[in-house]
Amino acid sequence: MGSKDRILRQKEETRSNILSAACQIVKEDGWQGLSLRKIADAIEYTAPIIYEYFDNKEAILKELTIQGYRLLNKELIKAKDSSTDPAQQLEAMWLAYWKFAFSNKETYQLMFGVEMTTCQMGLCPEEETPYKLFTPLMKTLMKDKGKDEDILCQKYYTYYSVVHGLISINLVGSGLSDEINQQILKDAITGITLSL
Amino acid sequence: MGSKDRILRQKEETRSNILSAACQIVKEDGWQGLSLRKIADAIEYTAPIIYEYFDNKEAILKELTIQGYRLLNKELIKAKDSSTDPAQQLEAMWLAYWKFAFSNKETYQLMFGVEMTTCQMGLCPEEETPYKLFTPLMKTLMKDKGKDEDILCQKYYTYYSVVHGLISINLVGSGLSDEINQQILKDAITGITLSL
DNA sequence: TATCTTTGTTTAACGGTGTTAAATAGTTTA
DNA sequence: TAAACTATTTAACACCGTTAAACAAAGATA
Repeated sequence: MGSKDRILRQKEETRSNILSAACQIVKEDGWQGLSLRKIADAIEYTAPIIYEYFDNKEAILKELTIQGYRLLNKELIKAKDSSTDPAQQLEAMWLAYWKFAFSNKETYQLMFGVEMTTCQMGLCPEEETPYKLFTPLMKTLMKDKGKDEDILCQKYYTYYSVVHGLISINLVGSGLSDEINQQILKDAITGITLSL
Repeated sequence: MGSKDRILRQKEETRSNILSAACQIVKEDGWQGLSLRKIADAIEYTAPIIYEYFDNKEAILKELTIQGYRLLNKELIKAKDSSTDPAQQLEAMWLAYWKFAFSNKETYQLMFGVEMTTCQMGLCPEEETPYKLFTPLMKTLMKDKGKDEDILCQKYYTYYSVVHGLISINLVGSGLSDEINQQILKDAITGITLSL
């Protein structure tokens, strides 16, 4: 019964077609512009068929969010591997984070709720949160204070706040100049790193 | 012809009724839950009447945003007047900013695009931007470097990034503990202030 | 092979949205 | 009193997410 296989592959394919169609539409018209009927149009079906593959519209966004986290993670790891010095690794990773946000604006908005409703930090796969990628490096830099989980958390969120805040400002408003962004970013990162 | 006056006053009142009804609904059901028909219901009219007072739904949100900026400004000035020492003033103002965000979550979301679409930084009345409130103080603290407008701008956005970023994280996710928030906030603010 | 069952897909509909045009009621002016 | 104007509503349009019923195609069963 190889036909069963083929049919399963086809189903898997339309499912992924729905996702990439959604992704495409969002890139063109923004999250506000996404509708089930548009997706259906793109994949050359009618709207209700989508419910064979997803519970509802939100489930589609959820899936895209998860894909986003996966990609972000890959980029962060790649950045980490670009050096062996913890301070340099941290900087490279935050810069990669920055780059990810602007290479995938819409996805980032979905993931972190800038201009969007769905935002689901909780969707990040448990075992590979950015937090778990960053903190070990920070720990090695902190040495003495490294034992205190509270301070670690606090410092992580200080990094996170400034980077995410700067991203939000750029994503939502008219944006600052590239030089100033870069200046603030590196300045803040090294500042926090030194304060560890 | 006092009736003309009365009628004008009435129109002004329904206009403001629309705004406060919108505000109320938003506080109860979030921005997603706001609809013209709900507003109309609240003010005991039918939906199309709203178009006599506002161009469209977006115009209502715009107005609320502007009101938000006005209130924020008042709070910032009040905070500034609580001290004469620039460093203390800066801290008090950023803390006031923080407090404003959480006392007016929905409005803040509208103003700065956390979880919302309308966000319009450009709506801040030109002559009373937070920027113009913060930078003079920073200038006095910077003394020598104070002349360089670029560095001033950069430092302002460093403040802004970390505060807004931290707010976003709290507004959008499940939120950190109050102590950690307070710790990060004050830590970051004094850190940046010292770096001036 | 003929019937039954299952699966994939579409059509039609519901209640909701923002928005517009036409109809109506109420008030002011000539 | 008649005409003009203004306030307000009714009805409609095109869209939205979602659901239930109808239908077509395929597979399994007898």
